[in-house]
Amino acid sequence: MKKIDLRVIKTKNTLYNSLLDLMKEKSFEEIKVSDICNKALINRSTFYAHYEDKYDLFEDYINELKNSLAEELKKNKNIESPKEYYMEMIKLFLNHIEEKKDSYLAIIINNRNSLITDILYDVIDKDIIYKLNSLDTTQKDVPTNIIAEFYLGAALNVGISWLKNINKYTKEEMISYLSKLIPDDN
Amino acid sequence: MKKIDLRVIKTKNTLYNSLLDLMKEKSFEEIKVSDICNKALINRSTFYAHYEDKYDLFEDYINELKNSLAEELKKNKNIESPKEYYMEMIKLFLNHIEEKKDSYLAIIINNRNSLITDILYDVIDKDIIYKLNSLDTTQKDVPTNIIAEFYLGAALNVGISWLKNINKYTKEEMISYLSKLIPDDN
DNA sequence: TTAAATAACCAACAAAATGTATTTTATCTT
DNA sequence: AAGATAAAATACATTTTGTTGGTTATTTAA
Repeated sequence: MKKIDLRVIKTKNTLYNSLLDLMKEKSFEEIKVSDICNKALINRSTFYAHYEDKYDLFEDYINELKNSLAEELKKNKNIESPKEYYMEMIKLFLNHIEEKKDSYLAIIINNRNSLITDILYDVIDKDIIYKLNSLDTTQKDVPTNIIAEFYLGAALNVGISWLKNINKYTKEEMISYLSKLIPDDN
Repeated sequence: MKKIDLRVIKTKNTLYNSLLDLMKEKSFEEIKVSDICNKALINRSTFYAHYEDKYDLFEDYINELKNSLAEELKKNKNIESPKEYYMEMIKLFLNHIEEKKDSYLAIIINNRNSLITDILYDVIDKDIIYKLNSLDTTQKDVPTNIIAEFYLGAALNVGISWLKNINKYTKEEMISYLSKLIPDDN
C-alpha cells in the first residue's frame, strides 16, 4: 500500500471545510464548484483532478460520517434482548450526533432534514438487520423487518429533532424518554 | 376570481408528467430544464414564463401531493385517545400512499427515499401537533412532542418501506402489525 | 540533501445550460 | 368575430462546466 501525498490530504480537507462553510450560507443546489474553489483558495482544475463534481465531493465527506457512525455502533454488544439492543444503539447514536453536531447542523441549516436521514439510514439499518437476525424471532407476531423499520424510523426522527434543539433536553433525559416509549418485550 | 386559461393548465400538466417520466429514468439532479421541455414538446421560453427553474416546477407538483394528503388526514376524527388517533392516521396515510403510488414510486426510483419523507413530514407533523394538543397530557412522563416525533418517524418509515414492497403485505396486515407495535396507553 | 515524481497552479477554450427579450403565430375567452 | 393572451420561434448574453497543456512548487524516497 502506497502512502498518500500530504498535498492531496490537505487539498481534500480544505475542500470539505469550504463546502461545509458554504452550506451554512446557502443550499447545496445553489453552491457551485467555483464557489467551493474560491473559498478554498484552490484552483478549479485541481478540484476536477480529485472529484467529478460537487456531489462526488459531498459523498466523500458523507462517507466519513457514515464510517464514524458505523464504528460507534460496533461497540454495541447487547444483543440479549431487542429492547436492550435498541437502547444501546440509541445511546451510541446520540453520542455520535453529539460529537459530530457541527457537521450535521451545517448540513441541516439550508437543506432538508432528510438529507441527514439518508446519511444515517443505511448504516443503522445494516446494524439492526445484522444484530436482530441473531435473536430468536420464531414466535413473533410481527415480522422482524417491520419492527426494525418501525424503531429505526422512530429513533432517527427523535435523534434529528434532538439535534435541532440540543439544549432543550439532556442526552440522559432523551434516553429515559425513549426507554419508556419502547416496550420491554417485543 | 378570474378563470385560468386552458392553455396554462394544459402546459403545466404536460410539464408535470414529463418531469415525472424523466424521474423514472434518471435522478432529479441530472434532469435539465431543456430535457423537460423536449419531452413535453413545449418551448423552453414557455417554461420560463411559468417557472423559475426545475425546483420551482417540482415544488408545484409536490404541493399537490401535500394538499392531497392533508385532505385525507382531515378525515381523522378519532381524537379520543392517542392510540386511536395514531391508528386512524396510519390508515389514512397508507390509503394516500396506495392511491398516489405511481407518483411516489417515480420520485423514489432514482432519488433518495428521504425525498418522500420531506414531502410527507410537514403535513403529518402539523396534523399530529394540532390533534394531540387537544388531548389531556398533563400527567405524561414523556413530553408530547417527543412522543409525536417518535411515532411520526416510525409511521413514515414503515409506510415508505411498505411502498417499496407494496405486494409483500396487504394494507390490513400492515395496520394490524402497527397496532401491535403501538402500546394501548401512553 | 538532492533528484525524481507528482500535485497544484495558471491560462485558455469549447461545450452546455441558463435566463431574458422580441416578434410572430395560434388559441382561448367573452 | 374581435380582443386578449398564451405559446412558439429566434436570437443572444451570461454562467458554469469540464478539459488540456505547460509551468511552478512541494513531497517523497534514495
